[in-house]
Amino acid sequence: MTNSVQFTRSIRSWMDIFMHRSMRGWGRYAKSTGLSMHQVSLMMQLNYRGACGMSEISGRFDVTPAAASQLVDKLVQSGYIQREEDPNDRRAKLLNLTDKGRELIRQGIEERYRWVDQLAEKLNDEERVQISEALDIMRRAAEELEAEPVR
Amino acid sequence: MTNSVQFTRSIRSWMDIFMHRSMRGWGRYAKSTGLSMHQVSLMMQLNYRGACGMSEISGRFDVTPAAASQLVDKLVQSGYIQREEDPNDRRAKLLNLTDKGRELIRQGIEERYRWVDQLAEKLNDEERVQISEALDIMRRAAEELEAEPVR
DNA sequence: GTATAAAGTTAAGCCCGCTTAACTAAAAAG
DNA sequence: CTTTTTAGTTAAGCGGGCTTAACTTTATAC
Repeated sequence: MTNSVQFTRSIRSWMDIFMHRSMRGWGRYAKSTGLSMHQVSLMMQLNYRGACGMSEISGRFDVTPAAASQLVDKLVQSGYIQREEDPNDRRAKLLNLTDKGRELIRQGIEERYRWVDQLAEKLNDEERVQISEALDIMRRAAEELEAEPVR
Repeated sequence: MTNSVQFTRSIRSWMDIFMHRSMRGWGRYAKSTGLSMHQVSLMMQLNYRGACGMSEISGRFDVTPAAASQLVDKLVQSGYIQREEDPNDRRAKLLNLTDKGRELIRQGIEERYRWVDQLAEKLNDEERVQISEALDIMRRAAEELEAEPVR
């Protein structure tokens, strides 16, 4: 199982570097927006997963409905998201990014991508192909894992 | 430059998955310790970079010296780090992890590694070798990048 | 050797995010 | 059709993290 050990070592060490780098970038970005962690996260989630309701929010962030309501309020007042009535259930609300919100998130994502683009410049064609293939394999494995029951 | 496009797509998509997963894990861990983000970060940094002084802290986290002092205080009182006098400059302090602190961080790191270990189980030997090589290339590139002047 | 700068600490006060509690409105249950 | 449950909001209050301001102690400048 030597290659298994080698694999573990490689991925862990990559992970350390990547995490460190990402966290730094993320922190800076969140700070630059003037929004809280939760607020940025919420918008990211709206961007990736699409619209959702209030109860969804308080569930995901593990806060009370009241807290969720206030969290959303600020984002609405700042014009980043909008809160509409759910046509299927008039008690419920549907949260969506506004254009302004989408733009803010887009910038955040760009920021995150910049680093890997710089990384790409350091590689030759052959290396890119190799890495690209490797990452696709990992992505598939990750998706399988995600689909499985929690453990 | 088709393979460049392909590379970009692969790495970005991997990044999205990885980030999402890591942030979730990190958040849960930080919460489970009952410590603030900064407190956990500080300990992580002490673990990876070794001892440092107070001014270093307020610089890295971009907070006032007063805030840094209070931040450290709580960790000292909880027994996670210790604050000693710097022998070279008796005004300055040197912060270090205690055994208890080191253990806490070790657990956090383990936690983070668990996911990739599960990922490894999903792969066959050939894939592991391929990925391992690819990651090593990326790691080298990342280290080069880190060494360069900020831009 | 005095004056100034630097490293940290302490205390008081502010702001912000969270919670609980009380509420409204709509849907589901009976 | 009444009762109960569900989705969300509003208001009041608490606690934590941060800041400013004043202070002590040690090092550096001249």
